[in-house]
Amino acid sequence: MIIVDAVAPRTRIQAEKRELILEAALDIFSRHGFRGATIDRIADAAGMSKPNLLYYFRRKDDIYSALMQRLLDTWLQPLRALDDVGDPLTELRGYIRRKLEMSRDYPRESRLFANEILEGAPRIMPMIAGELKTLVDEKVAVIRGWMKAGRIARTDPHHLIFSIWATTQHYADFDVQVRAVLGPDKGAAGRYEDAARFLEQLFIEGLRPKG
Amino acid sequence: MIIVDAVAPRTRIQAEKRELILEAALDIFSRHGFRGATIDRIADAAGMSKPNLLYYFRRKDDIYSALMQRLLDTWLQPLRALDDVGDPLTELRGYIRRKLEMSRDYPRESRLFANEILEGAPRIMPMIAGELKTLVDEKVAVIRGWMKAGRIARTDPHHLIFSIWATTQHYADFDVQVRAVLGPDKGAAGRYEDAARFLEQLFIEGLRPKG
DNA sequence: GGCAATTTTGACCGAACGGGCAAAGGTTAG
DNA sequence: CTAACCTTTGCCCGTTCGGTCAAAATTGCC
Repeated sequence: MIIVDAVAPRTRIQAEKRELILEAALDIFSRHGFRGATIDRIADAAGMSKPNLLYYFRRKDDIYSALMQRLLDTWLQPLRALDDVGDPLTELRGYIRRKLEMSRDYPRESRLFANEILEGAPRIMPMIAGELKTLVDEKVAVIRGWMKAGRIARTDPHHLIFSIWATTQHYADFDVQVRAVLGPDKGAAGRYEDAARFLEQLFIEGLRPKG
Repeated sequence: MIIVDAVAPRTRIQAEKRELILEAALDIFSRHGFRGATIDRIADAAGMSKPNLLYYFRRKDDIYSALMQRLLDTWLQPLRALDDVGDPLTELRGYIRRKLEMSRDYPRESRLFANEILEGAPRIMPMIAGELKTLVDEKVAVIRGWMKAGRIARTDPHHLIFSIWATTQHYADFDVQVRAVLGPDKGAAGRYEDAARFLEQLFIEGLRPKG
């Protein structure tokens, strides 16, 4: 994917302020969705006036798009790192761990992405059906290779990937529910440790080759 | 949970029109979230004028609340049905199947719920921290009992429930992504069959008692 | 058939929102 | 120092949105 800033920053101030705006916008968009977020609130969170913000991003969509482009690249990195040559179970364990760490360290990005998909992915459909599908197909082939070689149990690689996405992102996207159900005793650190242990056991035992 | 219609329907027309509105509102809210949905669009989808709709539900929030109350009860039913006395693996397999069927048959409800949680559950937090937590605690105790008796593998029951929620709801909430990644060849029926097979294998193998 | 209660409509309101604009205020390179 | 450029601001506009209201149309009951 090629990352293109709608307008390349020409000055020091532009680079700084754009960063400030994107940071604030990530906060607001991830909490309220595209329609629920207002330019005023983003400007407020970024500590500037609305016209000033609009000087850096001409339209609300521009902010959102910039955020999406930046998000998508980091979002696919864990899957990209899934390596053909390593030990299958180690590779998959690593993938699960990386995805879970992304949920822990970038929950706003996860929610932003979830929001976009929930609404039907109106703005990132091309990337989903293009780049993402290509990458998944590639990794599905890798996993299928492992299965054919008897190195992991036979199952559906697509759905394996889906369930890794689902279980790991759940801890970012449904965070409030997870916290409420677990009760106030568990801190964030403990939650993620328990989740990592559980998911590792679930997927590794579920995938260990038979016989 | 007690279901209270804000205003009890007094006439045949009220009962019918309220139903019509809720059906339309489910469609719009689940696709655009609370803020993204407008009364005009809901009224339009319900085939009536905005003031007419507002005659049945005085405020936008009232429609949303009515929808939520109705949703929550059906939403918990699959977990309620998880039975202490049955065979553990059969019970869990049944729970997974029921949850997956809910995603298949009630995707709009699933997305509505997901949207609410994503936004921090501002309107249903009491129910999450109350009724839902109580139910989960109860079922966690059941599962823990099975583990102590050596009938399923030892693991974290809370996270087991979370991952069943995550994997099954994924097929409703992230439907467009799933479809795009799988490609156009797979119909909805095939998708859900494959998912059911995969999830059964994953969880059952992952939980089979050792030794 | 007529009257009361219910339902529907059109016209309207204030607030919030996305965005435009020109002028004022800063920065920076020569 | 200053001219050219960049940044910030206040003010404004048209639209959309949630919601009101009174009057018209319809329904249900005796």
